[in-house]
Amino acid sequence: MSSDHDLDRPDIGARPDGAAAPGANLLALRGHNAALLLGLLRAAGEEGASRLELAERTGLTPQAVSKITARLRADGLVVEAGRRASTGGKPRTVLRLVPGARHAVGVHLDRDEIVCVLADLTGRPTAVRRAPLDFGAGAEAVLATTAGEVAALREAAGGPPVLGAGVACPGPLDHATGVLRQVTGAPQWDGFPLREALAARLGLPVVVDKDTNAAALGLSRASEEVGGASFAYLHLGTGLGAGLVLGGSLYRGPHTGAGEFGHQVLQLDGPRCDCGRRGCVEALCLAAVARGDLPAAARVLGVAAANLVELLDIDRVLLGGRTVLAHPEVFRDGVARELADHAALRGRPPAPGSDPGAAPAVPVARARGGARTVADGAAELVLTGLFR
Amino acid sequence: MSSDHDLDRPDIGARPDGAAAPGANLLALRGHNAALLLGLLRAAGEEGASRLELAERTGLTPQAVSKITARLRADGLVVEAGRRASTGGKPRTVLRLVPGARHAVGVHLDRDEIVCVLADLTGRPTAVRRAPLDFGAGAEAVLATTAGEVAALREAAGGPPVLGAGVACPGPLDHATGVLRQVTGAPQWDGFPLREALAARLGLPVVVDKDTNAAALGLSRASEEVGGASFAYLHLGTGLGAGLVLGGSLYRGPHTGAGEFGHQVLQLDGPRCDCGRRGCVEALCLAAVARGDLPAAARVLGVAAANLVELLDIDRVLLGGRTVLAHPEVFRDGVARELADHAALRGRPPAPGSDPGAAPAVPVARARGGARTVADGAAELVLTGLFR
DNA sequence: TGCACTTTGGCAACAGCGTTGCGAAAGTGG
DNA sequence: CCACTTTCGCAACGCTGTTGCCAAAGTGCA
Repeated sequence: MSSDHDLDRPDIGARPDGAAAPGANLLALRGHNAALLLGLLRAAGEEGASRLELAERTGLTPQAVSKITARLRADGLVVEAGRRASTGGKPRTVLRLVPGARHAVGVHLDRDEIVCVLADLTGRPTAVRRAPLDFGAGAEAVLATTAGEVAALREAAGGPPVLGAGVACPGPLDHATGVLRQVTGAPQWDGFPLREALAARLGLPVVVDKDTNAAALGLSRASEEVGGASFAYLHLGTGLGAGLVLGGSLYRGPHTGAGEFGHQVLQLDGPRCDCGRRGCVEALCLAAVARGDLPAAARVLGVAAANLVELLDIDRVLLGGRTVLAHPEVFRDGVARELADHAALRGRPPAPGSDPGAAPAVPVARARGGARTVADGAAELVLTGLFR
Repeated sequence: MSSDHDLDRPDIGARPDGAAAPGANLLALRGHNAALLLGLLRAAGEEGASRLELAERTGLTPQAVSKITARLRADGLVVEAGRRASTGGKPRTVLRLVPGARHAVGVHLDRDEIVCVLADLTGRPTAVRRAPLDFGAGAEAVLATTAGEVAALREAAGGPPVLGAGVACPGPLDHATGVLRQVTGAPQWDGFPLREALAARLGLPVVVDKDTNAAALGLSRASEEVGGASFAYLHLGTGLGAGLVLGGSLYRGPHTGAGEFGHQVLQLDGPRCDCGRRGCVEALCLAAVARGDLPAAARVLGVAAANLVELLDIDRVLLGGRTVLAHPEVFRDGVARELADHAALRGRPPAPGSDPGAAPAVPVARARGGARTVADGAAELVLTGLFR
């Protein structure tokens, strides 16, 4: 029933040797096109898409789409679901993704809690577990808890096929190798090969990433309209961080260091920050929060967000984190005001005939999903490998 | 002598319809692998690379490499050049890129001057022409001058095969469509389809980009060591701009707006900038230059550069532009100092056993190449399409 | 000098990709 | 009921990288 291709073992995680081996053979070609069609079908959602629509949007011939979707149907990932209205000939058959055909585990390792989700192919969680966790208690305890939670989650869901596990943690780490670095307040994790250790423990492929990155990826997916857009998620909790989705995929930088947003200097010779520098956004923002001046905090965040938008041509901003979610409107409105001012100045006289993409202000909203945002995004780290 | 594939007509420039059609067929596969091998051979330079080395680095089988390089040799792009020392068996045959097999035109349309280069496949210019130009004089005059200069350049070089022309201009534009937007001080260019117009005039495929982007791409290539690195070029002349090369390729953002570096706010409620905001780097930096305080200007630039490095995990920074080149050491040292401070604070105690990639300061240097930097980079806009 | 061994790299057959040509299936409209 | 349109699968095909095999071209020891 299941044909022989490798959809059940997607190429999760970057190569540890660092050196890319991007030579493409026929298998890679097949995988690429299959992922492409799956991506379009996922974006099409309930409505589905016909073979000819897929052919137009990919540039593949209709016959190629037929062959590829036949394989996907044989694997149970896609089904025929109804037909469109006829336009004078045979009506188009609608193809739809089967959300439950595969699942991915998402794990959020927070400092005091572990959240695990089992997400279907659309990214929607079908099962959730939460448990207290002492991230500082050391590797063995955390690994054991994680393995137990994931096993319980899979069992409770009836043991559906699982592609892999995405794991999001705080602090710096190397995504390519899955090795943690100097985690603030938990020095014993420094240099720990979390990816390998968890992969062995869970018996699943594992991807590791920063919590803000996972959140950004998940939120980018959830509010997606057009592919290839650029998007920023700003997280203001006990600290300030960001996740960047550029050109449709997470931008991590060569050492998984991208997105360090909190220590952008926004005020030369400003107040000293814990990091040693002066005038960091995080320091300014949290100081304003501490003295109860939320509008000021929102304004500071807004100016920093406008810098980001200006520098990276960002299309959409989402805000999250405990501090923001405690007063979501204040922050949303404050940031929106700064972005509107920025857009007004940037677009000078909004040229009438020209591309209107540059003139309007970049939209801001609070992140939906609440406490599960990071875990959902962690699952998305795995699912991303299946789609394109 | 020339086989039938499309190396002479690479897919230059993005699709105008915006929607990607990324379906891959066998032709795309062939092109990908050929570009990959050409890229490795270009990086190998004079030393060349053997078939087996190429196979190891791409993940392709040796036989596939043999077939692909045979096609490249038939096209004259690659030659056999000597052999390596034997290691107990038949010695490896060395393959080398033939720099002069194809050329690319690079055009820098500046406000008062046009610079044209003819670059070989390594990016090295083999011919240069410069002429005065009034960019504000309108499209027809500029097109005529450009066409004349390019024709003269090609003729003077003996009419070698030319892949296309890269054109770099000031001001905002849309790379995907090749349409200019509101150019400061030259409103008549707004909405002008420069790419189409020039392509028709020159009879060549044309790519259009911002001058800072072209410069960044060219400089990134010239000082390249490892692929996939991230790199920033900061240009301080009459204004302040940047070009970003992320993951080995130019990052333009969805609307070719990325790299707007000058109006990053660096001082909340600072002095007013021409753009309407307060405390922009450009305003701060140029004010310091105007009052003769170059170290202060360099420091401001350095803080902004550190922000960039922090946010995007940048590996290397190059400085250019008239103001910088007038006092290169002052700016280099000032920026280097800020980046060193930043690295010292970021890397906290540089962990002994861990990846040393995070600890050392990001290197800064002045851009080499002088007045030809942008034109060289413009040629690279075309060449990039051939390599991977 | 001869011969065994190692290593490179081409020839030929092959599996599998998307493409092309064509016809069956399944509608609309007069 | 029939002509027409449109969708979509079957079969043959060209071309990709892969595999099996062997010739070429060295080294190193007898």
